[in-house]
Amino acid sequence: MKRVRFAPSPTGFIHVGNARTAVFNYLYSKKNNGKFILRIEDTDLERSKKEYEDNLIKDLEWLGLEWDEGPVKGGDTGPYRQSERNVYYDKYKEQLIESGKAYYCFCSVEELEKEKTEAKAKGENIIYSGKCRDLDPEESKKRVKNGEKASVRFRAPKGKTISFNDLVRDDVSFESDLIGDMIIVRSNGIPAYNFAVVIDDFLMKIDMVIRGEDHLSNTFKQVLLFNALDFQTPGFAHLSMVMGEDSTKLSKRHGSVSISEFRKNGYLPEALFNYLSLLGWSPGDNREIFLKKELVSAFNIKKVSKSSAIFDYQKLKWINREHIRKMSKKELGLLVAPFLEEKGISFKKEPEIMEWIGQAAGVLSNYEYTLEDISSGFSQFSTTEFSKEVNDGLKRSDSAMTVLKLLYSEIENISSPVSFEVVLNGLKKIQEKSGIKGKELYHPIRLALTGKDKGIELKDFIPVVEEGSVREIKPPIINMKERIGKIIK
RNA sequence: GGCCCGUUCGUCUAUCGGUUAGGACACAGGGUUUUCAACCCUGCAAGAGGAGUUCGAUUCUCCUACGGGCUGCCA
Repeated sequence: MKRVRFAPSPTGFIHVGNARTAVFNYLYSKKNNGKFILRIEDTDLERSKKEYEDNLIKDLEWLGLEWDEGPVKGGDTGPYRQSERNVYYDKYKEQLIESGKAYYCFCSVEELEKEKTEAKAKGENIIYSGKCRDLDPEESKKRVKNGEKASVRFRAPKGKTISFNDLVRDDVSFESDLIGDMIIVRSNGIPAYNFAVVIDDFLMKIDMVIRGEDHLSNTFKQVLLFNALDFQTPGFAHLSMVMGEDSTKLSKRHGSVSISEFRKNGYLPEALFNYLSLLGWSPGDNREIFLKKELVSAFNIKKVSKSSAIFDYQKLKWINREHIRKMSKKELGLLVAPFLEEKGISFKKEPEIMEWIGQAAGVLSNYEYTLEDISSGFSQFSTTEFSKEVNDGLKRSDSAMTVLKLLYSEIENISSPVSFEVVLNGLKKIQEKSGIKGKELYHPIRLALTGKDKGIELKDFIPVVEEGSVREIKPPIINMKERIGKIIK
């Protein structure tokens, strides 16, 4: 049974790098009929906030990364917040101290800081001096009992080579001498990261740890701890980092990085999921657009790339549009509606109106990549506020005015919605009467209707505006007759 | 500084030691749509450098360079 976990710390909004780790964990677990466990690593009391945890859960749910065990949902190996697991940490801390594998350290933070800067100045390896290493254990225990503050350090073995197999990187090894006696429990009694992780991964029966490459060096320390506690070591897979365009660590200044921002900017969860899965992994064939299900069956962790990947917003946009286009008009209408409301467009959620929104959004998806941009595009259906250049340009051209007047007389007495066929017939007649054809014929019409010389095709624009104008939408959609009428009068 | 990891088109990637090094995004050109976008076609563009192993290296080994990570009583 494969059990994997995603273990974020609630110290900020979840970003795409973390989300990708979650995606890979999810895919691996589903591919292997395993369990995906969510664990909140909130041992940093100062930076952890409930607000971040709530947000994180919301983002994960939005992305479609439902977990089998975790906070809210529960499970057999909980609790799933490290802050609620102190009994376990205490138990194993005692065990390590009793067996002499760990010891109390009375060094102050200031003292250690000084040691460190001195070592740095001398160009030496920065490692704990081992000052409290050989203190008498009984004596130490007494001091702690008397209320003296002490952290607990793990007695790191000397002269050993630590190696483990990594599904992404194959065999990696490290000399234990380079690891100092690490703190496993802080002087405030809260376990340190490396310790808590080992206890939890064991107790939660995690057998595959998939996480970012930034934890690779921690893994050596954790392997030491697994061994000292006689715990079976899980398998490991360390994913490369996600970088920004300038190949430095992806951060705010590269653009949106938090998952909630992508949601607000109109990205589809399935598109983000799809894109994230392709960062550092490929199915081996040339497929790129995947549904979650398809990704699960195609996924193979052995094919995950070792090198870091740059986050490409352009490609994400493209994938997003591909997913938008795969949706039915109905689904699309439902998705775009909240974005329209956000922009002050109001309407009743009746089937007819929702269908119209879906249709219009579908047309706009030829031009735009996100739901947000598509919803912005709706403004052109309810405005005739064109630039002065456009208005004057039309009025100055005799042939343009001729075309528009003729077209107006064709549709004047027809009530909306006027079908595009009617317009086409009208155009034929105009051509016969006036001799104007081709670009001379179409261009003024497109300008009069859309105010732009580039944009939506007439055959798409006219039906949208005609059908929209008979529906209850605020601000109202302006139909063809009104648009042309405004210009010629 | 020390240690660990990495390096194929601008970007994401494919390649079981033998390929004209393939695909996608982006970009450029063309076609189609009486415009633009979409769509279709075409093009542009890569094995960091140097040794070695081999009949033959992008692929295996080593060195160098470059990039990243860690080096916390953060995770």
